[in-house]
Amino acid sequence: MSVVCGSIGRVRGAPTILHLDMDAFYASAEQAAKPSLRGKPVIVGGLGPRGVVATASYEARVFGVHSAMAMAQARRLCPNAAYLTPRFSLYRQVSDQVMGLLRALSPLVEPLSLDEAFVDLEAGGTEPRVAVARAVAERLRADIRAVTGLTGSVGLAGSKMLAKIASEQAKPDGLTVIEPGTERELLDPMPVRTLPGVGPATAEALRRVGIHTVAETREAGEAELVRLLGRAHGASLYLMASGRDERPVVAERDAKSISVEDTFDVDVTDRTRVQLEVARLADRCVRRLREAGRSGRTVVIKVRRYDFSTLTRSETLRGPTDDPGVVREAAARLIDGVDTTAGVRLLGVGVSGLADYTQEDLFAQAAQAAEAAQAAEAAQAAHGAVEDPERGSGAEVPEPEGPGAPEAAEGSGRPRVWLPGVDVRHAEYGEGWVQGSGVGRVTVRFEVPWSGPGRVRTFAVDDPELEPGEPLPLVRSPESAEPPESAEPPDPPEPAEPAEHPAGTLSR
DNA sequence: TCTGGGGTCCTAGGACCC
DNA sequence: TCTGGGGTCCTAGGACCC
Repeated sequence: MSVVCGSIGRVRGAPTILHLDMDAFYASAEQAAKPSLRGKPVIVGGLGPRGVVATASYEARVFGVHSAMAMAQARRLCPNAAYLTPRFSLYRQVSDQVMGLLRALSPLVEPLSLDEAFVDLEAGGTEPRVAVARAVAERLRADIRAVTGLTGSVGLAGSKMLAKIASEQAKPDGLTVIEPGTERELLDPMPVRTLPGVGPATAEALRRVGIHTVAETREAGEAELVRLLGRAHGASLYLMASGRDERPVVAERDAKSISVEDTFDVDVTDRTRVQLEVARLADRCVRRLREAGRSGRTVVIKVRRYDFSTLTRSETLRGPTDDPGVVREAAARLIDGVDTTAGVRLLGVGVSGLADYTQEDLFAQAAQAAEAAQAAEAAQAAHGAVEDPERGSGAEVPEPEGPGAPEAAEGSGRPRVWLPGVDVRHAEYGEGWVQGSGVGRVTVRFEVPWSGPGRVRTFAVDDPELEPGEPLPLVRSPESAEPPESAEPPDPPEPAEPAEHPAGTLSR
């Protein structure tokens, strides 16, 4: 065993890289928030006709439901599950708590998503010994449970790849340690799909030449893998299959692109509608860009056609921008060149080539604006038309009505949309969540994370006493421990079993 | 009722420059 | 006059991950 600890990226003599993966994160958070769903199949994801499963609770997985499955198929497999729309504000809250606990262990924390992260324990001063690392991990798991009410699985190993494989083996609610020196015998018999970066296409390419396991992959040799998979992929796969992964844990990486996209419930064929949607997406994208304090140079549109074939078109500007008008016009030019007559199922707009918003960018923008003004002037001279140089940078494209539109604004006269799973507050009954809605009615279960299973009541969708609510913390903090004037007292006669109509089935 | 939304990284060809 | 190699930027597509 080589012992070159201390220098970044070398093989470690102790399992001090930690990988945390929260168990069925979204579904578990919903079960913690909604007492009546504990112990029951819960499926979180898109509830529309083209939705997919984001997370299925372990109770739902028994029925064969899993992430990325079409929601329609999940409903067939598990018709009695609770189907909920994701509540990212809640998941972000919980995620922040968890990441906070990780950062207390080490400054080197690399989040991979809301529910997953690597931690370099050694960089945080943890003594590089198996017993010490194990104790830190167990303590962490207990803290996560105490602070969030949720469980997470932890892998400890000498590299990122192995730590991740270990946490997968630990699921659910476990801890697995891979001691340095044992990695090869552990990895060799595993299917090659286990290795990071090996998806369906790579696995198929390898299968065609008779490679199925990690050992077979390593025995094929680097040259053969490079021939099969290309330079970078082949070389990295060879290293992984050999148990060598020297990628360091990297804290905070700047985003390289920002994008938004929408899949429509029904394919869009109308050209004007396509253009309108692209303009709306451009606005949404720029809003995100500005919130991040960034600007970008390359505008990308994405079109997924009726047959699922996908294409992108991009245009690189002379300088970075965060001007909605500039992005909107670039996106409009790009969609102009795409034939959409047969129908599109998805449109997207993105910005890459991100820069921090600096003085330089302002100069570039000014230059661009001057150029645009000049062009407008020229056009005016040529056609005698009056072009407003400010056009495009002005007001945002209005949000349309109809499917896909978020909740209607108050007083708009349109019926309010209550998505299954969202928090609500009733003037008389307090806090609860939408269990389902349809034919002008909405069914609400009144319960909070620290109440017992609550009871269900049905209201008209436009009941003025009913309003959207905020997610409550999953664990009552000591200072907020005053009586929850929210939830009704637990209601014994109401059996805590799936509703007559599973949540969501009446919606839409 | 087939197949979300947000990302990252890599490849490959053509343009352009030295 | 012809041939050529390398580097960088841009565009498009694809694999993969959560």
